[in-house]
Amino acid sequence: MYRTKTCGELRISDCGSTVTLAGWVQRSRKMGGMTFVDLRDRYGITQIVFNEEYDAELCARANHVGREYVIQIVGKVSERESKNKNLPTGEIEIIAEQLTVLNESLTPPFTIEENSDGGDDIRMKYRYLDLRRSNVRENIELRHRMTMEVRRYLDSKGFLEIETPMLIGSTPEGARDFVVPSRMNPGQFYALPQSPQTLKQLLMVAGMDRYFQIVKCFRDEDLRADRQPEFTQIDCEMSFVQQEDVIQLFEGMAKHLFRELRGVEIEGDFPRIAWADAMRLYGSDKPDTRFGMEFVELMDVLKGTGEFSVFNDAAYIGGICAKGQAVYTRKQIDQLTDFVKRPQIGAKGMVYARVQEDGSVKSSVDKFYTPEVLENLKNAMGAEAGDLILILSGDDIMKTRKQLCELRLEMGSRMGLRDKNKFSLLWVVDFPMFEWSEEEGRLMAMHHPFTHPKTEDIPLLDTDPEAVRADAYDMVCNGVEVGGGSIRIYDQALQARMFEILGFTPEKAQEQFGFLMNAFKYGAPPHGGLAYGLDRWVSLFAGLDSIRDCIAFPKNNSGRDVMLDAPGSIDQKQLDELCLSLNLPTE
RNA sequence: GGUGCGUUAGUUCAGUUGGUUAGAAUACAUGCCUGUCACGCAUGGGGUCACGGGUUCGAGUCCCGUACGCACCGCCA
Repeated sequence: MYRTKTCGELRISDCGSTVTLAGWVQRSRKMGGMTFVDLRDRYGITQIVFNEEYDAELCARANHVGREYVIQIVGKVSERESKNKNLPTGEIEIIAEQLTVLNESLTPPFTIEENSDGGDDIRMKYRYLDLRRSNVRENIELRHRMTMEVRRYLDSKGFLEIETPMLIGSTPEGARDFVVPSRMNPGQFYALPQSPQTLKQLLMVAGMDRYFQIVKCFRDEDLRADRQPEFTQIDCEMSFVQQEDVIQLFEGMAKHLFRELRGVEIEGDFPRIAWADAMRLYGSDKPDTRFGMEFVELMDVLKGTGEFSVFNDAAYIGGICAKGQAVYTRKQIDQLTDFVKRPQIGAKGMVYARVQEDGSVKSSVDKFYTPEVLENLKNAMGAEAGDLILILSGDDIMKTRKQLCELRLEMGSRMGLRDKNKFSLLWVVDFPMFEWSEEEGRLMAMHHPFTHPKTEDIPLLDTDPEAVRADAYDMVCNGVEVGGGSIRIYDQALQARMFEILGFTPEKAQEQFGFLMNAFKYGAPPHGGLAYGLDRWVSLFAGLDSIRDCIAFPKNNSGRDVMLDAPGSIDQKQLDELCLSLNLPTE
């Protein structure tokens, strides 16, 4: 037997018993005639004592055990002379009687400690060592507990966990596919699913009624801190439901997760905001509502009421009111101006106004406006003495709102209003069905082509498709889209009409999605569903900046696994078998 | 495809206006130390300053390019 106990479970009540422990050497402290070894496993750390006075030979051997050696010790549990309050096992130690080195270790390239000295790159290259660190391991453990709670909740609601294939057909809509060549079908390719969307709809046609799957999805797009080429969805679908049914059930699941994993009880229904209102008030379809500072549109107040041509020529003028921030110095305001003028944000400039202690307004555009107009500005913004008003304007309403959104988030961060331990959840609903793609020169589905239009908007499909709203909904927490879904089209004719609007010829639609439309001819039930981003949920609960930190073996920014050194080239023999030849760009 | 920042000891970083033998911490090795727990003390080894080119009497430092990393924009139905 390698061990009778783990390194995290012994307590003062175990004193006197003889135990066998196995684990990794966290560190050792040599004190002349005695040596302390911290022995670590997944469950904790236990101090082992070797004493020359008891066994000189054993102590000498212990002095040659290096960091990360795997050792087994037999010894007696004893009360410590001086206790360590930082460890659950801190009241006891093991007086070693036997020591077996099960495996030696090279000196690790970085320290295996909570605050490692290793950078991202080296930690990813040696991820198996990084995962030994308690804080990384805790993220993986949280992820496990979350998937267990998801299964418990959905099982209690009658959902079946059903696997869908990883090798499916490529579809042109949406993200780029990862493709897999088929040896048995030369020249043909599978695609890895971007999501099991159509398959779960077919499961509804099959009468499975309630389906879920914790499933890998693949998208061959550029990466971010919150985006990996393979990520995990909690993918769900239900039959005979309307939007309200889906929202209720998955709001319940969110509450369940918060209760079980964070000990947070969320009272009442999540607020819901129409997409158009989210854009108007926050400039984002995933607003961070941990703090207010909503946009106020100022066209009526500032356009044509003064000699400031920037505003007079603008299509949009919007402001935010930063409570109590009139103390901002000129230097701090210049920093904010530089912030919004950064290329990735792209504002041309920023106008500010301080509300002074006497209630008067001092702004950067004083010379263009009368005090009355500035008073109107103050009132429109709901600003009071001591507040700072920040204003952006521009020709493109959506672009300017997006810039103001960045400014609002920056001010929220600066003012400490984005507390990682505070959670503000809401639903964004009434998304537009389509958005115009300049690149493609056609309408694209904002959600996906299987989304059901709002029933009352269906007539607009023929007259004003851009005004059509969808039965689609996103769950947003702290400015992160943690899940999204929709009611689906289940009518073959409506689905065909949708493909037509999206620019598919009937032949192309049949070729790409015939399997789905054919299925709809055999009695498809009304259905809808939702998918949660598991990685984002875990990150949110663990307070992580990157979803990489809750994935055992993530990819880096370039989509590489630096530990496996993947992707890599393959042998000519493999290429030949697949009937593939490479056509690499030459510089 | 684009923007910004970065690349110096095993690791994390500092390195002034371009000027002597490139430093610190930590890790590692050796020695001392019987109650440590980030133990302490002493000594020691450890460098292709990412790579290529340029400017200069002289480049870790300035310029150009490349590679790699991180963040972001585009993209992500």
